[in-house]
Amino acid sequence: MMDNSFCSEYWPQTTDLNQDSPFLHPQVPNINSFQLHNYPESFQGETASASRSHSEAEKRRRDRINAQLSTLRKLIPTSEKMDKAALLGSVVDHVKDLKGKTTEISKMLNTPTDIDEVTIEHLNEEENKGSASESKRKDNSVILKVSFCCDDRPELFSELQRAIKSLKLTVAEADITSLGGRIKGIFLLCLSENSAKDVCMHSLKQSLRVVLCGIAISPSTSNYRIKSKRQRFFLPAQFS
Amino acid sequence: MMDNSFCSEYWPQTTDLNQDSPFLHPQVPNINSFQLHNYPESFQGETASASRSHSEAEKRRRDRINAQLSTLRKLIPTSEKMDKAALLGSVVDHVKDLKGKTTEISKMLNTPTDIDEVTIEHLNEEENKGSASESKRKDNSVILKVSFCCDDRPELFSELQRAIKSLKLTVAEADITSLGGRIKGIFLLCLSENSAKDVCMHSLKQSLRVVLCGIAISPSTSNYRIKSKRQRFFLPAQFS
DNA sequence: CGTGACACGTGAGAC
DNA sequence: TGTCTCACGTGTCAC
Repeated sequence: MMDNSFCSEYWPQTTDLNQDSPFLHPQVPNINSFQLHNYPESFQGETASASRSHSEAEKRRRDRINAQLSTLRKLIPTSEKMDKAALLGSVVDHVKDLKGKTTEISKMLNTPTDIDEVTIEHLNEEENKGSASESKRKDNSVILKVSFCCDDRPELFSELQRAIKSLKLTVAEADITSLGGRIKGIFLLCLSENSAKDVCMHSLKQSLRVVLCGIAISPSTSNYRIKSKRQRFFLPAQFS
Repeated sequence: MMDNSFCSEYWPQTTDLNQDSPFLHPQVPNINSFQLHNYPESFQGETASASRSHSEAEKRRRDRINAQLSTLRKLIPTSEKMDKAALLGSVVDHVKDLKGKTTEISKMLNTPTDIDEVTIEHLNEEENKGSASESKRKDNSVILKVSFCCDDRPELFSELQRAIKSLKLTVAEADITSLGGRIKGIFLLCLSENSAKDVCMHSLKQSLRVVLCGIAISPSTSNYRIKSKRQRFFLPAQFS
């Protein structure tokens, strides 16, 4: 019997090792080499024990690598009976393939990226040119185009709604796409004419940015992203 | 100097080996071990040469694997300074991640799959129920919903157009999505009332199926798919 | 016979 | 110090 119980003893194991039949691959000896290897009885000093622990550690290392290779082999179709190098070759192909597909899709769709961001744009700003004071506008209609990208989470929508409401803005249009635990949204926000009269445009945008960044930008982004590698996927929400 | 000139001598190399600095990884010895290893002059028989060629072959094998690992390392962000096992772990994560994203997208979009297929559906068929003979219809309007999925290629559209025209059908609506060298199309095809009078519905569908399968279903699918792994990506066409 | 693929134990360098 | 990783050469099985 193959003894690989020490395989995942301390290592940050990202993949599930199935305990039964760890490597479904040709030429895997089904004997424990440590029992097979006869160390001479006359040479049982600390050198021998060091050598033994060394070879055991090395076996653990090999097992870790091979375990990943075997999970990789399960992910790649028709990779059974493949060479190690050939397997890795098809993995390279698949990664490139999938990367190409996802970036291609990202171009045609409003797809979330890996970078948190919040942008705010004043759509009808050109009507204010020539006006010295920003708070005195010729036109009362205010439309803000807001786009954000961040990790998805259940409370996100209610937080956004509360934030938008608190600034007396209303959602004219929204396009939200969620993908792989990330979410990207583009909102068209309107300020009612009544409210628009009393508001300084600059501070409104500032406030909106602050509150949106508080919602969207994850604290210590890099750490969070590393921890939340494995996330669920779900279908995109689309509402108006 | 590292001598790995024999690295890609015959092997089906799917990834580009950059000749300079083949492995940007710690602990790569920069000496040629075959020159270092001194075989005893008194023992230059065929056993020695066999052993030598064996170890050289083994080195070639290791180099192939390591070359793939290094290309893999380039594909995975922040995988520099990673363990071999850790690198493979991230590769597993990335593959799962990308797979999840693409299947998720496939669900929300009319995205091509890896399986060639042609389906033909008679949209207003229910109006013919109760009619004994299929060639005598109460209604002259004929709408066929056709969907196909196959490898993309430049001549595909002209071939489709010619096929559709030859059956006196016209395109009422078309939704075509191309992704990763594969293409999926959904057509609504109309038969003009004049022509509809003279045509047997059954044989029309049969003919359409035959001609579409001739266009869409690749000959010896599996071989073709394996050969055309690396394909270009381009944005989807959408016309009506 | 050789050739290829794999697991193994070992020496060496890094921390 | 020990512990981890890597490249290496070897034994071995399969074709």
